Amino acid sequence: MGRPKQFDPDVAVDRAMDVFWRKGYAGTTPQDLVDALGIGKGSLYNTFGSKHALFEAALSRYRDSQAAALIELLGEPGPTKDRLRGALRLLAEMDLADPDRRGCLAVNTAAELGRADESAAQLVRRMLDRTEDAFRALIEEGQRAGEIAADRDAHAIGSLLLNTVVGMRLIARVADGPERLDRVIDAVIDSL
Amino acid sequence: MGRPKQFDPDVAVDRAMDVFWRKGYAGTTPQDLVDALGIGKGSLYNTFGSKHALFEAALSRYRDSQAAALIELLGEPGPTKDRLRGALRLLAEMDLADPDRRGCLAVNTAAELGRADESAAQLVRRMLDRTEDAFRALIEEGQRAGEIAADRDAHAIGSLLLNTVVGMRLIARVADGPERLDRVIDAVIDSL
DNA sequence: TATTTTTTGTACCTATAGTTCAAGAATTGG
DNA sequence: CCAATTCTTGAACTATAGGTACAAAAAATA
Repeated sequence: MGRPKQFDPDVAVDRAMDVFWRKGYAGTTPQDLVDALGIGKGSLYNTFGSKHALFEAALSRYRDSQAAALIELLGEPGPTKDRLRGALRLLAEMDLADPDRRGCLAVNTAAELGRADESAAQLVRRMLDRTEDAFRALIEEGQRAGEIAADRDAHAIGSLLLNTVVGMRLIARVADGPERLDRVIDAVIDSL
Repeated sequence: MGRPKQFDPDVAVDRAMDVFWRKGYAGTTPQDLVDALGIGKGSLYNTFGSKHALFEAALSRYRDSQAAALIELLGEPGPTKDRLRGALRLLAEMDLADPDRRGCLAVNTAAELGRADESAAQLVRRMLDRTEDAFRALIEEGQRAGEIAADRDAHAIGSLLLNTVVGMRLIARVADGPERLDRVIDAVIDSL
């Protein structure tokens, strides 16, 4: 009963995600959100409670969609290293092709808020955990297939790959061209 | 002639650097700066012109001091890999021991402002360039000394090490403990 | 149709951002 | 010691942040 919402909160969160992604948390104003979501301030606060709550929702959404995308990307057929290289390449290309150079929302959030915003930090940590796990699983698969030396520590390599992606997405925020990221990809694949 | 300044602008820039480092650019208010620098608003704007100009000065200062510190750190005596491991360890320890978990100002700035602030992006890029160069020089030294395989691309490894440091300092902003960073260090040294 | 629940837009509010400015204080040159 | 100059303090100013409070209106149920 009662009047139903005139807008789709899921769509609104998606749009909010884009705004936060482009402008950062502190850099996003209520007016920015009102404009981007196409709803009134009343609806905004009535539905989401606060800027911070909306940010958390957007960050959660981001984490889920990105983690799923990465896992899918790594799960494609083919030799392990090729899959890895393909995934890293695609990431770098997408980041550099983005006209706004948004990079990664989780990375940006970690840098902007750090532990000062513990709930955000926790969401970021979870995303890091998932990503690391996905890489580790890939490495273990490669080891079983004999493509990667079995005596190397898959967990450590998973951490290294996560760290590599984080670094690349950060650098993509300011990079002039693809060269440096290409070198990173070459070196990390070469090191396996 | 005229009344001399009652404060040392160099000291003021250092203090401003710390504030921006802790709170980010957008998160720093004029009041924060006035409080931290111990001068009036008038002096602040009279001396530095704007928040943004002061930020640029602080970021430049940071770049110079950090680049020098890293180059010195990598220049210590001993085997190449040991020096590298030592430098990475020290970085990780310092980042995690910092009660504010400030991470790296350049990394944070890249993430927060990206290319939206081109002058800041340029300062960050220069710092990345210098750091990469320092790592490359170290690798080349290691290759000459026969400690690192000569057939590997020193430039690419330099990029990888830069990228590794960037990733680590980002992750240090939100990390729970040292484990993940330790794994990254192990894996990257192991991969040389 | 009456009732109920929720939405929506507008108006409003307090605090602060980021900056400017006026009036006075300290210095040096003449 | 006066003038010129440069600094300092702190009030003042405009715009916006971030959020609340309404009153009107719309949709669902019975």
